[in-house]
Amino acid sequence: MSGQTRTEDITCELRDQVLRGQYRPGERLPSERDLAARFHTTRDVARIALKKLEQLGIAAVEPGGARVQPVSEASLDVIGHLLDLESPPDPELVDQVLEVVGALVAANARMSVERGSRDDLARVRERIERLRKPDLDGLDRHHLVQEIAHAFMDANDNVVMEIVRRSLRSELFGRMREVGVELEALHANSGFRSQLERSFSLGPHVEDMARAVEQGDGLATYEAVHQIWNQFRRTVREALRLARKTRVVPEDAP
Amino acid sequence: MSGQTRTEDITCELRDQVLRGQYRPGERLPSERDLAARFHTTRDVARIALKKLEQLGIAAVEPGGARVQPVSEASLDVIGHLLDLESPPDPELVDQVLEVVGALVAANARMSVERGSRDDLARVRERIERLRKPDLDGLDRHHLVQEIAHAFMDANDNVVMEIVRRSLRSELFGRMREVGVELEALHANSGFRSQLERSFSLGPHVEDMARAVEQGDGLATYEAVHQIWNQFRRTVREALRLARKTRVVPEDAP
DNA sequence: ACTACCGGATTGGTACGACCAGTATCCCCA
DNA sequence: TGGGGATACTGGTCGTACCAATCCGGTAGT
Repeated sequence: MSGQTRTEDITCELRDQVLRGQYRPGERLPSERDLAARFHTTRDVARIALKKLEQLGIAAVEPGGARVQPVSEASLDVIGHLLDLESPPDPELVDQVLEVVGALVAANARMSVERGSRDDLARVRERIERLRKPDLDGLDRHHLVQEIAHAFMDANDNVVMEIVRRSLRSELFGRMREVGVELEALHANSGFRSQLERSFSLGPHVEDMARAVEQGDGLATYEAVHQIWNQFRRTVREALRLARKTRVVPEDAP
Repeated sequence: MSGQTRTEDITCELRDQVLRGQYRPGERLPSERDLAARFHTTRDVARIALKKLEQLGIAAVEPGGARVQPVSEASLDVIGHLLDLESPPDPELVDQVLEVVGALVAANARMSVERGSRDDLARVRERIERLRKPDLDGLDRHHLVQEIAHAFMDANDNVVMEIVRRSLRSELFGRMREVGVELEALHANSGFRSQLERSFSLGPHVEDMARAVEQGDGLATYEAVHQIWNQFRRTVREALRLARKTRVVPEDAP
């Protein structure tokens, strides 16, 4: 089978069906007995699977039947699975994730500058220095921006921030790396690289950020990070759109 | 029993035990058979309960035994339960939640001003006007600040933002309302009100925010919201600390 | 024709018992 | 003392059965 256990098989199948919108909110999911029969297994397995959907916040299971819930009720964990539904992932969804992450990164950047330890700031500075070098192409800058974001967020020991970040990062940035690979493969034999480089020019923002960090100016740091991250977002969005267009060949709904 | 189902009983008990730190990360949880025996039920029930802990990210269950995971691996949903462990909730944890929410609110405020619709901005303006009135006490201001935060975030249709916000709000702001009630009850017969009012003076930031919104200045709006929210955070933190100190008497399970 | 009610079919929650494939553990042997 | 194997234990799955709550369709009353 696909997963490790039968439970995971049913869970994945049902989850993806729901996330693909094959069930309307409020619509009833198959009963435990139905699922057990359909997957040639027992109620226990189907039961656990439904419970998992319930925990993901995409189904409400109660006597009388399990019903799918609107996406707004979902748990943060579904984002990763939503991203996994398509490859490359949905540019709009990635953009939304990046908007949230950007807000957190910018806030953490400000906090680091205003109240961070010397060690953390030193690490940030080191990466900023690398980003200032002129002989970087678009992909290098992308990776460095992500590294700086990590450094900023590492400087904060906010448990909640940690959890939100991990929930989004583990899923998104994992896939971003894939996307990066895809993009590299793409631009290897096309005019893509030049486009990426052209669009991802950070302009004066890197210098602004370096200066702001040195001066301990929280607001200016925020603004520089905000601008850089927005540029990053725009580039990623455009790259994903382009990748999707280029990829007219593959299937869409397996 | 406490919950609706036997499963919930075991889940809650185990979850709280883990969240209270009664198990070290990596330590083994009781086996399904043990739990079944201890709670006078069957393996099925204990099994579902352990599965739930696994989905919450606080336990890893695999052949050989279920083991508790470090808090950093937990799902965002545990935050609510962490807040529920104590009443009033842990000031430090609330502060961390507010830091995250503040980052999102500030980002949404900027986005609303720069790219929001007229309707959304009108709603924000209306609330800002109310906040500008001089005859407000500390609690009124608290509520208005939260309303403005909501209005800003409503102006954004970012699904991810929505989910993060709901995950944190549903748990925290629900409890914040309780806390608000507690605080009201507290300051009713003590010198607390005056303290709250004194500490939660927004100073010129409200005027700054009003002006920035009118002028469509995203950065200035961000800064004003940032300052207001930080003041809000500080006040809540101090209030919770005070409430905790004051509350040496009462019971814990109403 | 419409509404209100009622009963059977269905659903999830729980119970008991059993087997398998891995893991942990410890004891024995080299 | 160190390595290796026997054994108890754990979770994953299977099967069957009963209960209470819910759903749904038909019926009786208006």
